[in-house]
Amino acid sequence: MGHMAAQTQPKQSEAKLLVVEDDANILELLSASLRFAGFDVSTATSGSAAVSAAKNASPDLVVLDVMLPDLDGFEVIRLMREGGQRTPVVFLTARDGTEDKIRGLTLGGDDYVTKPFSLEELTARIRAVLRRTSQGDEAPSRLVFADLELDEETHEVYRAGQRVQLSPTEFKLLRYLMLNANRVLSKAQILDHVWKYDFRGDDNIVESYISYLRRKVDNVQPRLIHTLRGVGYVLRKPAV
Amino acid sequence: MGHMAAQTQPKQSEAKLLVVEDDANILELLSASLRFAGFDVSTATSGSAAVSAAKNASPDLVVLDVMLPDLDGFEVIRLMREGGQRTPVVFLTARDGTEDKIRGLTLGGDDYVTKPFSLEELTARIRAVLRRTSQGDEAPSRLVFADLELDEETHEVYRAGQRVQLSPTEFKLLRYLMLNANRVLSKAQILDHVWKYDFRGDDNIVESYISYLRRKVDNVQPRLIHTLRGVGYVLRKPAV
DNA sequence: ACAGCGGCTGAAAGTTGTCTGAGAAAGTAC
DNA sequence: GTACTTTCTCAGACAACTTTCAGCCGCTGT
Repeated sequence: MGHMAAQTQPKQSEAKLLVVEDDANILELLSASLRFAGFDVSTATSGSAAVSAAKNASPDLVVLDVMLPDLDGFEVIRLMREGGQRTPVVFLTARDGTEDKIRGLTLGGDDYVTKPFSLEELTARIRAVLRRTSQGDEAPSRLVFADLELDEETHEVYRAGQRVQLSPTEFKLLRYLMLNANRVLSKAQILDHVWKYDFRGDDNIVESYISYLRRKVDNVQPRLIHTLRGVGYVLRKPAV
Repeated sequence: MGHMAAQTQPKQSEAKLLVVEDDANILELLSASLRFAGFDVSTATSGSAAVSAAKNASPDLVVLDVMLPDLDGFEVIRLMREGGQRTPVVFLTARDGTEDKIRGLTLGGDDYVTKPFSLEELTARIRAVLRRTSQGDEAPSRLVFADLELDEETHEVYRAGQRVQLSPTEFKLLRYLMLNANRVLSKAQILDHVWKYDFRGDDNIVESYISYLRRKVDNVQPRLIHTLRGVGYVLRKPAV
């Protein structure tokens, strides 16, 4: 069957996101990468702008920094929902003292991630919330590639039917590889997506984790994780 | 092997609720989480609005704050019942003198919770009242998972046939775990649902109570309460 | 063939998350 | 009031996980 290499973009779901964040750097990071991930992204940099943007664009989900210059995140949500909108939310919160005092973020099917976060973490949450709230139909929480299975909800991983235990970073890396199966990923790219955006270490950590993953989930034939020397890594079935 | 993961939402009963509460934050808290719990929720923020909303929407149950800007809860109920409606009520009340006045009113199958309450507490009451009043097609008051049994009415808990004594919080936590069996619950999520909404402490209390529960109900094989490091807890049968 | 680069991996150090015992604080019963 | 239960906090121990480092191996190009 040689090659087919459906060179598709990750193509989430074409879901419409509204990203609300006052820090220009983070906003840029988010909107660029969420767009690349296949979302239809609009943005706002203040609470009041967010409320009206939500009215006009009626997004499927809002990514919302809780700390905003004018209104805080809770007010924004309250105003949005007073207008009859039932949009689910993924909150962004800082890990400072205020973090403990923030409660009620997981209600109504919403979720939150603390800064600094990794892009994989955020997109995983977004997808999970969309999955939960897009009522009724599909629930594809299980990624499958060859005889590798990864359940995003229960965090279970199987290789050739065998249950495998992964650490959090191993899990995130494997999910990233599976979401991008058949696509070559450079170490820099992996670092940017799987590690938190403030990580200042060396590429070598990716090599280390690839090594851990190989030992745990790629210790049987056929090998699925391949190194392209000087280029990166790719998850694919060996050529026949 | 692999999967079973009954991917159901908590899906209460599609019952129609009318929530009456003047505090915008609490109203948002209630409507978001009750909706997500599967109820069909409408809201009102004053006594007079409540009376007409009850006429129009004819809900199966009313969640009613006793302290309202115009009419108080008692008046609301009186007017509703003058109109011939015999809708059951769960009152929300502050822990003050009115608590006693409520007691007299709850003889007729109604119930009340005192502020601040936990969402588990409230939904448990709602479900209990609905169970009692929708006679005929009885809803089961007994939760069962593996050899764990929990009776919501008598508050009895059995593990492997053995009776186990739990404190109120232990009971609520276990019920929450059982209602969400096979679903991974973060500590934040547990805190948001099982603890009162004004709790300002830290996550560690969840760890403590998980520890208590394990000692009391998970001290035999197979272990059912599992830790997912960095993610949360899950009630499930061990991997096959 | 050899030098040099890139990648692999074992080991060790550093960090973080979870569990649990002890006890203070708050609540309840008698 | 006292005795008892329950809730909540704290800190130490421990285990799991992350990150770094250094040496080795093998590929690649000349």
